[in-house]
Amino acid sequence: MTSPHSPKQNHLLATLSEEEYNHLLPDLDLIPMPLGWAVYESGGHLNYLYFPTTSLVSLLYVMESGASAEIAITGNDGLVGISLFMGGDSTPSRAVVQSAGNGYRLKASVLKTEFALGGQLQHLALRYTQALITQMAQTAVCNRHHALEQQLCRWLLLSLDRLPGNELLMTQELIANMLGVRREGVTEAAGKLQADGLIHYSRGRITVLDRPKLERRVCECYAVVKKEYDRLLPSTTLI
Amino acid sequence: MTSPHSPKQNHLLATLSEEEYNHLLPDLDLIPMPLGWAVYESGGHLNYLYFPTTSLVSLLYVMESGASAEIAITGNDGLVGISLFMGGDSTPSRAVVQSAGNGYRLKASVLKTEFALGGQLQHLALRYTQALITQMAQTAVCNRHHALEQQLCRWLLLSLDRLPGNELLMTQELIANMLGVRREGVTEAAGKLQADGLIHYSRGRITVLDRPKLERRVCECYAVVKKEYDRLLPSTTLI
DNA sequence: GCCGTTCTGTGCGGTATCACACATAAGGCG
DNA sequence: CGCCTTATGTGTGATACCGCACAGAACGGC
Repeated sequence: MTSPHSPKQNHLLATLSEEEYNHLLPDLDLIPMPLGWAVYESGGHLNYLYFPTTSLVSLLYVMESGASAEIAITGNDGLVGISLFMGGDSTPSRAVVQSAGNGYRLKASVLKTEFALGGQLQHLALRYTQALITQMAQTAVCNRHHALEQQLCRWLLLSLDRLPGNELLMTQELIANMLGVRREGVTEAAGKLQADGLIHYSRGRITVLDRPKLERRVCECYAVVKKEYDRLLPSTTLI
Repeated sequence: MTSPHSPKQNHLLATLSEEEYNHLLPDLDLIPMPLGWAVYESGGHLNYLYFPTTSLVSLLYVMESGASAEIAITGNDGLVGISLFMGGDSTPSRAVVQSAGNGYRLKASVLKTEFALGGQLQHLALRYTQALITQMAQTAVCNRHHALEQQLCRWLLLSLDRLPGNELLMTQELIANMLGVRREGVTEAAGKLQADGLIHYSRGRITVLDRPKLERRVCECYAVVKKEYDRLLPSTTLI
């Protein structure tokens, strides 16, 4: 069976009333979002707002030294390109597809007129942005205070929540880039999790075997973020 | 000479057109913002939006362990209480006055009607929020990759930019809480900066003696944030 | 089935920061 | 002035993570 594509695979779009949804529908274009694609670059101009459905997009900052760190992650729970409606049109960060899949895009001009009307789309976009802010804040806190292993757990759970299934296609090298740590550190932490039967991984494929255990091992940051997403975007219940 | 209080000491308010400013003026109440006052608590409901003029407000998150970390800082450049117009009405973080002074407050109900009109206030509030997001993102990155001394420089500059004068009333203990590090670490880093003649401090009073040198010693994060504030809020030129 | 590439495992010395324990110093106030 | 509180300075050992170097293992194409 082939899964039929629908904008409603994106929870934000699925939350719109039928009326607003149908109004937007003609302007939503299905697009593939391939691994590694930079949805936008630091300081770059955006022409579209993106609604991921089966893909995962990381917001990250790349330093002068080349080191990087993830600021937040988005999938079927949200949208990519908040600067379009926040008014800046660009940001110092990059957005990169971390897990290939699909999404829908909306022309910036359409979005802007729609947003200015002050309807549900505006309302949802702003609430989503607040949830995103919480994620970023918690990332800052987590970077400061928590051990690598806990951060890895948080990252796994946040990513999994935004994808169908319980599997992630991601090398430890890539995860290290996201967390802003050494690859060896991820190897060690992931090794422990695997030894304890929480996950299984092999050459870029990570499977979560025991999610409850993972949730007991993660730091408080995950729950704070999850709770805030649930509160702000109620029907955006993650998969 | 006594400095006359005016809402225009807040750069956001000063950027409004005379028309919108005068429209808002009757609803702006001058209030003192004493040191340590929690403008809002984690999860707490907000009744007012605050525009600091001579005070400094930290957005911070306090962990279960009691450890804390600053997420962002606001002063005469912005406003406190974005969740009011973002739609969430509360956030998991706290906002605490770090440097006593004054500010103006606006009733939540007034703000909400004003915001819904889609005028300059909405426009400015959203652009400010985007700048704030940049600050939070950069805090996350800085926490991950930069040494304590550089973070201290960043913190000093960001704070100073949001206050009149070149002096900060702040103990090393408090700074440590903000940065989420030990007090001893701050003592050591600040000691070096003082030995090199960049700053002078004594019992909770820090004076910046050589700002150019400080700017050469800070990590890139400061410039990224400053540039983004200048870009998004042009006439909000900091003191 | 072989071989190159990619991914993961491991060991080593270095360093920043940690937690804890005190020592010193600088005001505030009687 | 003398005393108490608060702020800052310093030392010691522990630890988490770093950078680097290289070994082993799994897959993919020929």
